[in-house]
Amino acid sequence: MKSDDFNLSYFLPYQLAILSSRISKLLSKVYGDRYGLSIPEWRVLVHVARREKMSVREIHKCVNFEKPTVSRAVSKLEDTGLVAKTASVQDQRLVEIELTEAGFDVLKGITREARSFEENILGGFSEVDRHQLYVLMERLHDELDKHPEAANRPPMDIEARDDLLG
Amino acid sequence: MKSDDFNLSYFLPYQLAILSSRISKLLSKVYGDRYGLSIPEWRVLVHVARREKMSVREIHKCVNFEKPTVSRAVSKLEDTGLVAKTASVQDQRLVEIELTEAGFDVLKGITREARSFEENILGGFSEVDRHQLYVLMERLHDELDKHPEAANRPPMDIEARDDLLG
DNA sequence: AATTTTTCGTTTCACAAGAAATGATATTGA
DNA sequence: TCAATATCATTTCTTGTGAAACGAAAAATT
Repeated sequence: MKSDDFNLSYFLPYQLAILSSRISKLLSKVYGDRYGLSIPEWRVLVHVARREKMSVREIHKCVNFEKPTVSRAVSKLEDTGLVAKTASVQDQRLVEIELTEAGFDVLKGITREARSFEENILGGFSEVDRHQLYVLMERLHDELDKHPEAANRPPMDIEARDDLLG
Repeated sequence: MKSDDFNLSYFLPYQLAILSSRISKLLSKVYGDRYGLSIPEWRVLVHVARREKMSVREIHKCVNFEKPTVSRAVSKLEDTGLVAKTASVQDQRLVEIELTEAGFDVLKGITREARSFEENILGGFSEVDRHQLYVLMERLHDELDKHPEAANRPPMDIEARDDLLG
């Protein structure tokens, strides 16, 4: 039995999944092989660096991973000494997570490589191309936002969004 | 400790991962909740439908999942009666997988919904927008192809590729 | 022809991720 | 003020994935 009428090669969700997977796997060689970090750990590390102190919950809302995943990533990062956890004074339930000096150093190296990785991938892309790509992606997010069943989009830094679309 | 110099909101691999994840999750409500299929099962089903008969290996090369995952998906699909497995006569190692009539029916319904899903997401996109999006994604794939460490891109149907870029 | 090597599909194993449950603390409301 | 509810982080528990191992069959080599 054979049906010619549907072709995954044209199907956006599939193409997006393949592309994303290829890029993620390649990138994970940078922070995985070279720094021993998993994807959640890398994302958490970057997000913690954006603020002075963050709770698990705050990170969870940003990195698009479930709370347990974030919790485990933070613990691992604590074990390896890249972040420090301290119970909040005002609210004993909260855990304040912040980058250690070692974490800062690792982050510095890793972001440099991440940047060069991205530059490598986007090598042949002009400024206009890049802008177009991001705008198209933004528009897809906007379409998704209209769907009540769609997962929430992790919040974008305001400066970034203004800069991108302004 | 705080560092402002790296922003995930701008980082292509991250943005791509989020976007892809949001779309995949939403789509999986269609074939998951409504048809009880997992992502690998859905992909296998579509790929099997493209040819008269396929082996696990052929599918594996196309769907961007590991062989065990494909094997399990095929077994599950066989259990639910959507595909039929028969040992090849010429080569006893190979398993020929083909769609059953029931599988064909399910596929028909599911592709209709997939199409409408895609149309929904791409609703506000003109033909030019869509073309641009796909061309940009193709170019990213091309950049990845240059990297020796990058995972192989699953082969695209030739007609599709010609049509897309010609 | 016999043996080694390769290929194919499956199974086993280890691990990571998310759902649900848990324990601890805050907040709300009677 | 005390009970009920909500919130936060963590810990099970279950499931699914991919690496490696496995058995069977074909191909290649001697």
